[in-house]
Amino acid sequence: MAKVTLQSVADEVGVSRMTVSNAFSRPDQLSKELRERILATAETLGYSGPDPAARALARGRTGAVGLLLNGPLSEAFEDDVSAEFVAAVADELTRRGLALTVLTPPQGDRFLPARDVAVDGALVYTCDPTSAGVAWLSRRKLPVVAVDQDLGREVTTIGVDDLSGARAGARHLLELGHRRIGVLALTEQFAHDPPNRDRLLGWRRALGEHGLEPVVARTTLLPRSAAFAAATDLLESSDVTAVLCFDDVFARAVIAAATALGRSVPGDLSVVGYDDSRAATVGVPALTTVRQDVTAKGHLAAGAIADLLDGRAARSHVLPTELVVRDSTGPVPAP
Amino acid sequence: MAKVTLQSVADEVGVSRMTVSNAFSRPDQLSKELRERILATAETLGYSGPDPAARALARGRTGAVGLLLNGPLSEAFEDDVSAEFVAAVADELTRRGLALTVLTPPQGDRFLPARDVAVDGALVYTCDPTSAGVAWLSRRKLPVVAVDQDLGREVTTIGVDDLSGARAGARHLLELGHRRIGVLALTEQFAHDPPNRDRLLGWRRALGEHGLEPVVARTTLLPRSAAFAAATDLLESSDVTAVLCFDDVFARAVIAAATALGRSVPGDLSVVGYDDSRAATVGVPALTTVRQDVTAKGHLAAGAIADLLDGRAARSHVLPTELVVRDSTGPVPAP
DNA sequence: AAAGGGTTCTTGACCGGTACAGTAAGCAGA
DNA sequence: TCTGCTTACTGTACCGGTCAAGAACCCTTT
Repeated sequence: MAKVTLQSVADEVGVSRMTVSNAFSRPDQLSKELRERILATAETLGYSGPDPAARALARGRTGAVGLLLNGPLSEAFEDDVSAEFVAAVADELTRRGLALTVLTPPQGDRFLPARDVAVDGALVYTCDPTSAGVAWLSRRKLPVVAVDQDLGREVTTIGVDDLSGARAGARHLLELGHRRIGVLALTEQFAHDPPNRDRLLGWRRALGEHGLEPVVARTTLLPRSAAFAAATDLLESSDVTAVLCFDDVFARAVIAAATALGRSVPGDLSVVGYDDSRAATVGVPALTTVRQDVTAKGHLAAGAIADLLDGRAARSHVLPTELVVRDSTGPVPAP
Repeated sequence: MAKVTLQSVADEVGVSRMTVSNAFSRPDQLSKELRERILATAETLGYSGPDPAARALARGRTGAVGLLLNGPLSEAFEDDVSAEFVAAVADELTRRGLALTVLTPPQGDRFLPARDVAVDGALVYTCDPTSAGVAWLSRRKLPVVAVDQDLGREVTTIGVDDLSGARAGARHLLELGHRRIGVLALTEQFAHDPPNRDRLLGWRRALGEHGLEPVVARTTLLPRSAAFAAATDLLESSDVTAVLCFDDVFARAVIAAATALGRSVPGDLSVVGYDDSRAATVGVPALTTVRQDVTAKGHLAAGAIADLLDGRAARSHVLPTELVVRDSTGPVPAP
């Protein structure tokens, strides 16, 4: 059984190959009846439409956008915030006629996704800007949109105003009277990761305005137990009355650690999360946190790359944040 | 600036195009020195390796595997279990030199991912077997692996022994003396979804062996508040002493509902989850649940589709489950 | 009646590679 | 010296489409 191609359908109907192509891809280029006839013959022949690979080569567009991730995948997918982002991206891309291909960190050196996978452009998400993946994308001269990343001034970037967000969180604590404040951030490895860097900076600046310095603890996203350990350590080795956290999951870890040490939240300790993710509202107490609209971020990123692919200019965006006060923060405890 | 192709590199070095191709794709076909020379020239010319789209057409392999999802993406990505599955799949695929492309439910009818995206095969995951997506894949005659799905006897299937798992959960409750048992399952819409169907069946059978029938409540994954409402309703309208849940998230909802009604878990009510996902261990009390190895499922699924693409036969698998007893179940309360 | 303008379909080139069957040269063995 | 086997490279034919320009036809318009 020979493969069914455009040509075979054309032969069967008795028209040129191009006409069949048009029947599928540009319906306005041929008469209604002929098109119906072609589609019908295609159906009976078992032709399922133009081969995507061939079409990609001919058109110079594959119709797929890559999502470059550098950290371990588990980090990207098992984190609520990232997952929501990915869902939003895939959603908006589909709406624009594009598919999402995951460009994973390579497992060997024979196959490098960022180099070997057919995509028209890419979103650079959880990456070290100096990573090989980013380098390959730029060598391929693919349009790129950076998300929560610094890839240079010329690269369209979708980011969040973490500086202000963090500052708002810190000010909230200051207004409640807290003066000995701890922060739980990511390890030095992420020193240049914009979210981590900016949140830390925002906290520092807000506290600095009052002549204060935070007690800084650092930990990693995985394993999840690491945050609990770091939080316990922070609470035992210092006398902070409040902790600002890199994200809501860390905030939960701090609360768990405090509880384990017999301290109540917000009675003895105030905790501020970040993101306003699921973790912020499912547990008790509900978290005071800094909200960012991750879905909007995903939509914007997908829209930006789609625009670039269509030859339109794509603007960078800095999304706003908003302090959400709930039950994990309260006035500084009496001495 | 003309595009840099294999040919331009070939011209520059003074060899045939084929030789350059071999330098990149089949290093054993040419001498070490010539290869080095070609690679060096390619480097200076800014050639980043064979164009993936062209290669895909010529080879007849795109190097991408589709993941067909039918429900809204948010369901797929914001659920811990699915996210873990996707991560495992992407991971194993990369290891085998394949990329993962998300085949989202279509947003219009001009662009249907299952029909128009270049992939070599697909994993069918959270789908209605009668969906258009599945139909397109089979029309394209693409190799397919079903995960937690029934796509017919000829389709390689990776599944979980939910029948036994559910039964184990139910027996556990029976052994604790419970006789009035409720279950919280997915809505009728998922009547034929294997996990939902088999878990329900497993529970029914185990209870049936004791001449009992469960009180069945049904709800949806999203919005998350739905489960809480359904659980509240179940607890208020019946006098069950234990509830078997479709997953751990539902179990948490049941616990939350019970707590809101002034009933303690496991003192007044026993709750059994399913999956042993993050939700099982992060909250209080830790859940008694039925563990399944989602990562293994992902690895197996990816391995199976990779095998099919390489022309090897791929075996179906039914993964085992294991009852994990923690703190959400206890003896039936005294009347 | 010639010019202009739509449709509708066809022609030929091209997208950027890979497969496979050569060919030429070098060297071993008989 | 001839055969036969490697190794190293080349030539040609695809892979299955799309693009851009052109041809044939019919209908207006002037």
